[in-house]
Amino acid sequence: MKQDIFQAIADPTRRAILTLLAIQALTPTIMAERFDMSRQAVSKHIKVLQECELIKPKHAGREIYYHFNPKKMKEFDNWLAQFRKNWEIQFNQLDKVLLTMKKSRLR
Amino acid sequence: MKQDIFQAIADPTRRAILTLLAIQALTPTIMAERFDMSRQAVSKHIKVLQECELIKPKHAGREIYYHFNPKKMKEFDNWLAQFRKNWEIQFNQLDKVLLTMKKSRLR
DNA sequence: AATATGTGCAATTCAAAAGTTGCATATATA
DNA sequence: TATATATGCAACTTTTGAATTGCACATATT
Repeated sequence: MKQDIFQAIADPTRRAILTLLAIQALTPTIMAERFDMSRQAVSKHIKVLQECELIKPKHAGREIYYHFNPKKMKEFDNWLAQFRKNWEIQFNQLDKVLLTMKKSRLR
Repeated sequence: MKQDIFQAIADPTRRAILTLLAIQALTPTIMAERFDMSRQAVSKHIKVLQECELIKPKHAGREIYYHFNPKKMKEFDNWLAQFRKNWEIQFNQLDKVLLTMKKSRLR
């Protein structure tokens, strides 16, 4: 069962993990300590994140450092693009309003 | 129970609804026809989307047209910003590679 | 070689969310 | 006024996901 990036991000703990890993790669045990959470619980979240390739493992002896994968997160950005025009229209209309206000001040 | 925007977007049906509504406002009944899904199921998705303010209702007689709310979707874009530097770093490195290739062509 | 540490996997329990059915309410239309 | 249409709400069932517990395996350390 291949995981979905949208569902992976839906969980607050997984979002926190991503935020951490975007700064530096960490092992499951260290993550568990940071979140005051059982290692196994974290491990399951890691599995979900790894299945949709938002993070990647890098073995170092008996430890496994998980790295954030920006490439995959960019897919999200691409999905969001379809809505970007919607809020840009809104802001353009705001620009018009501001412009009108400015003109009336100058008058 | 206030709904979370991340969880709202996790469901594929709700994402499809958002895509539709970003183009034009629709009533629940019309949406249900489009998705070949029970009206009540769609209605529940609408409730979730409305609770986190991703869509807004506009009454017209006995019908209710739901509109997409770009302002709320932009919150997503803001969250994504923390990761943007990660993939930009990656692309900058790509730029370096391209620049090196270009130079070697010129040589 | 014996023990400790880091990790993943499987089974189970518990909670939340998706979907269905039935009903209530409001607004049209005949 | 009687009927049809559009919608929301509540109860219930089924599915899905989060967390815990116990175990197995690999790599260190003594």
